[in-house]
Amino acid sequence: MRNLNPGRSMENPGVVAGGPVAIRKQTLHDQVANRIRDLIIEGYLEPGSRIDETGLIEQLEVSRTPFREALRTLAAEGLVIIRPSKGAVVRKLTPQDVFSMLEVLAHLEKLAGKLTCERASDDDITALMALHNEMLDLYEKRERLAYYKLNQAFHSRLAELTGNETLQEMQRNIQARLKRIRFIGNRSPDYWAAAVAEHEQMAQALSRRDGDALGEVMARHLMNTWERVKDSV
Amino acid sequence: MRNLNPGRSMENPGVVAGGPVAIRKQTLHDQVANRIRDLIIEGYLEPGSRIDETGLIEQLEVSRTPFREALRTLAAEGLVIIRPSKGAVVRKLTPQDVFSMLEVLAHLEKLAGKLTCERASDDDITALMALHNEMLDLYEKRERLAYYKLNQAFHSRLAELTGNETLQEMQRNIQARLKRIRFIGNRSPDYWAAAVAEHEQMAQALSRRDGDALGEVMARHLMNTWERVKDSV
DNA sequence: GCAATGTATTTCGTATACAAAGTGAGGAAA
DNA sequence: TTTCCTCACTTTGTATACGAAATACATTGC
Repeated sequence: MRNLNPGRSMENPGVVAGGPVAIRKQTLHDQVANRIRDLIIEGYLEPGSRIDETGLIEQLEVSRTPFREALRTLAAEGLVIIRPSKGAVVRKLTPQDVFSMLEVLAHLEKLAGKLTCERASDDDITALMALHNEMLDLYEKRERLAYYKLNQAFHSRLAELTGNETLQEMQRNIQARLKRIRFIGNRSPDYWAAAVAEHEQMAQALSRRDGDALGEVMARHLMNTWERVKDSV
Repeated sequence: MRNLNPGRSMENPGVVAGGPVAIRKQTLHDQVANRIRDLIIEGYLEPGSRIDETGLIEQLEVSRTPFREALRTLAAEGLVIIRPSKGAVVRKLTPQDVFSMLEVLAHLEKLAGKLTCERASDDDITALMALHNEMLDLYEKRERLAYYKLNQAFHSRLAELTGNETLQEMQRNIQARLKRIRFIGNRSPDYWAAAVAEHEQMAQALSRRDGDALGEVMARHLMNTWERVKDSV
C-alpha cells in the first residue's frame, strides 16, 4: 500500500518491484520534518529542551520558512510543543503520557489482531508468520537492533492487514511518539525474553486465526511493556 | 483539563470556572487554522475541491506565511491533502475512509466507556447523566442542532473522565474529521430516534457502572451510525 | 483537423527582510 | 541588600519578493 501523503512519516522505499513508479517529490519542509523527527527519536534533541531555530537552520542549511512549517507539522503530530513567541520544545513525555499511549495502543492492537484474523488471506498470515520466525532467529543471535526493527515491521504489517487506514495512521502516530521509549524496554535480557515469549503466543493465536486470543495477547503484551519501561520514563 | 496546545482543535472556552487562567495567546496561523477548519466543517470548502490560496488569503486578510503554516497543520490532522507544487485540496472521505474511522472510533469509545466506569467519581457520573437528560429534553423539543452539540460534549466528557490524554486526543482527531458526516446521520427522524434509544442504554449502563455493557453499547452505537450515514457518504 | 511541442501565465516553494515580543543584565531607588 | 525598572539584545512572527514548477493556451507540423 503506497503512502500518498508525503507529510506522514514512512520508511518504505520509493521503488516497488517491477515497473516504473512515479518519482516521489519531497518538498523541503517534508525532508526537514523527517530529519527533525529522526533527531528527536535518536536522542540528539533531548525531550524538554528548547529547539534552537537559528542553530538548527544553520546545521540543516535551510531557511526559516520550511523549517518552521516542518515544526508545525511535528507539533500537530505531538512530537514538539510550540509556545507562542517562546519557541518550540521537544515534547517531554511524563510517565502518565507514556501509560496513556500504551493503553490506547494496546487497545488498538487488540482491534488490529481481531480484524486481521477475520480479514487477512492465508498468504498474508503465512508472510506474517515468516516475519515472526525471523524475529526468533534474531533473538537467538541477540541482534537487538535488527530484532527491534523487525518487531516494528511486524506490528505495522498486522495493522495493514486489517485494511483499516485510520487504524494504521493512529498506530503509526503513537509508535512514532513512543519510539525512543520502546527501545529502552528490551534493554534487560529478562525483559527481552519475556517479550519474545509473548510474541510466540501471538504467532500461535494468529496461525489459529483466533482473533480474540490474539487481541488479548497483544493487549497484554503492551501492558507488560509498560511494566518494563515505567521505571525508565 | 486544559488544552495546552493551541494548535489543536478545541471548542472549550478560555475560562474555567473558578480561578484565573493563563491568557491564551493565539498566533495568526493558529487562528487561520481554526478558521479554515470551520470552513471545511461547515461546508464552505467542499471536499475534493482545490483550496485557492490567493483567494482565501485575500478574504482572510493574512499573508501567505501564516496561511501556509496553517495548511500544513491541517494536513497533519488529515483534513486537507497537500500535493507538492499542485496545491492543497480538502480531503474527500471515501465510504471506506468513513467506515475505517467509525470502526476505530467505536473501539476507542468502547475503551473510554470501560475506563470511565472504572475510574470516574460518582459526581462525574452524575454530571454525565445530567447531560444525558438534557439531551432527552432537546430530543423531545426536536432541537436538532443543540442536541447534536450536546451529543459531542457528552462523548468528549466521557473521554475526559478516563484521564487518558491520548485517548482524548485521538477521539478529538477522528471526531473533527467526521464532523460533517455525523451531522447527516441524524437527518431522518427514525434514525434520530434510534440514536436516542441507544443513548438511553448507555446511560443505563453508566449508572450501573457496567463498563463492559457500556463499551458494547457504544461500539454498537457507532456501527449503527455507519448504517445511518453510509448512503450519504 | 488533430496531435504535439513550445511559450506565456499562473501558482507554488523558499529565502530574506522587517516588525513585534520576549529575555536578561545593569543600575537606581527603596 | 533587594526589588523594580529600563534598555539593549535575542528570538520569534509575519510580510514580501524572487526563482521554480506546473498548467493552459496557442502555434506549428503532419
